[in-house]
Amino acid sequence: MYWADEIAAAAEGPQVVNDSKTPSGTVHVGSLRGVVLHDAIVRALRERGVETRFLYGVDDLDPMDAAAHLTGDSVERYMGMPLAMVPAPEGSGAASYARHFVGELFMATFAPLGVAPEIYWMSERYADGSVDPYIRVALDRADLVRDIYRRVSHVEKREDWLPISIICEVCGRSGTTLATDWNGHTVAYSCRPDLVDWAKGCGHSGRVIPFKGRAKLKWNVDWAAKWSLFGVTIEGCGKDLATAGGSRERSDAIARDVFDREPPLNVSYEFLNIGGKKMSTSKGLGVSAHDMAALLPPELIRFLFLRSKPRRALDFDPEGDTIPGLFDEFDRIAAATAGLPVRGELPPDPDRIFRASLVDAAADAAVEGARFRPPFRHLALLIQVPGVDVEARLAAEKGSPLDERETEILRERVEICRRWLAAFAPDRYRVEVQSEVPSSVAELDPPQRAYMATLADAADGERPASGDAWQDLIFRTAKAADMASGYAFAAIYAAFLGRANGPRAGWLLASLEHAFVVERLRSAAGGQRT
RNA sequence: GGGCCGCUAGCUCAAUGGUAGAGCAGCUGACUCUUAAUCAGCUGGUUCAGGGUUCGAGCCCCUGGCGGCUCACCA
Repeated sequence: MYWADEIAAAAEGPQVVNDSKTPSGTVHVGSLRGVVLHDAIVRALRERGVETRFLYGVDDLDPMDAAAHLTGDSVERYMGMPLAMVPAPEGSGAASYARHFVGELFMATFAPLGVAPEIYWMSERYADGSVDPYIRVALDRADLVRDIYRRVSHVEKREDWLPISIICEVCGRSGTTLATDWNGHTVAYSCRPDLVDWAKGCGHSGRVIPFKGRAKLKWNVDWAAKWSLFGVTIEGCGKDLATAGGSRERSDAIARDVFDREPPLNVSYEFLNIGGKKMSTSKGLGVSAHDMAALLPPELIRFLFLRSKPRRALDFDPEGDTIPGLFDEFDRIAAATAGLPVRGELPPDPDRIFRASLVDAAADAAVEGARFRPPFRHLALLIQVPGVDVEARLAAEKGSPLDERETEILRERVEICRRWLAAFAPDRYRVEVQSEVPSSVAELDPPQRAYMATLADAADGERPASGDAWQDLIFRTAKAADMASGYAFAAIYAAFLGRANGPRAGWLLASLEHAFVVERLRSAAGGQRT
């Protein structure tokens, strides 16, 4: 059974699926795995008639702890402040740093992917008092929280430590404050210059009532509090959090012991590596989630994540064969879903994977699967030949006009092909007419040379102007010389492209200057031995 | 140092303990019209290594190797 269906089948009663994100800067494609994975679970639940809410939270009251997108003196000014209070980068109209990177850039990828969770912002939940009951419990049971840190992670906290960060009334930082002495009404805190090495507190100390957004629970407690607040029953997380003794285990224990609630079902998922390496912001395009959206159509992004089990590490190498390979595999599974014959063996539940990959959850998978999809590598080649009407040509290959959706798929693929060829494609996918006679011509046989000489003469006489005319001439000349057409084509590719194969030769030659073509054919034939 | 996950064909990945597979790449052949298309076929493996359990192990157990992550701060 498909992994999301297994999860759904085990669920009892109404479900609340939650996922969340700390908005500390540009969001990597890897984070889309969580989004897509949770969506797949939600869809599987709803298909079974299970009443399901899908929530997505932004932890924007967390302190700014990485300076990646801050510059100059704003680093000193904003580090340690809640992300909801840090201004958006210059040029952005967003209300805060968090709203810019997650609210605008990252979440813009959701709708195209067919993902529509209810979105909440923790800064608002804290401010409106929703979290206050949990803050009170956590403070009352601070000793239990300390025990859990000790037992689960072998971390020893100070005797007077409290699982909360006060937002300093003077400087506005929360990452730099140390809270102590909960008396049931207020807590004492001090904002320390040296509490953490990534931000400097102002030195203020005082007492505050830690409610209504004036304080934030520490990460693990905050997570567990959210589960109680929203009644979360299923929430996966990346493997970095899911390790033994790690964050998830601490939060699970806090949920049970402090908030008296069974933690949600965990689905831990692996990372998406780029070119075999961990993702890195310095690598540029294709790494951030919003750039990824320009490099793959939405259903391919879903497919990338949903065809593999969550625990499977994925490798996405935009410079390798990952992209064309994904398209090929997707097309094969689409065809299989439509009941069309496909070559080779299929993965288990191909139609289920295909359905999960569709943007529209309600779409008819058989209808979608039957649509004409141009093979990616073929398309990459076609668009490199000047003067080809790609849409007309593919309609001819399909055998009937493309419908509206098929035209849309085609245009989307053409666009992606262009970007891929421009930035990532391996050289063997690039076709380029050589400005000098390629050296590979030396390996041609005498009959091939003779063929090109004959073809040059014939072309001078007939002056073929169209791809069709050229193609016809190429075949006729080969037949007249009693030469296998493949053999003849190989000579032409060697002479113009310096390789053994290429796009349809007639259209290639028709796109070039007539004089250049004839001259090149004669030069390549020139070394003819007799 | 402890823990978790992974390691299967050149690449990307499948395989309820029951004959190790597919796609792509590669190679061979066909084709007067999709010549990087399509069609037919072929090659390709000590399943990281070594033990063990079993009638039978890619799968279960143990040991080791390699890679990633994590366990201190923070989130």
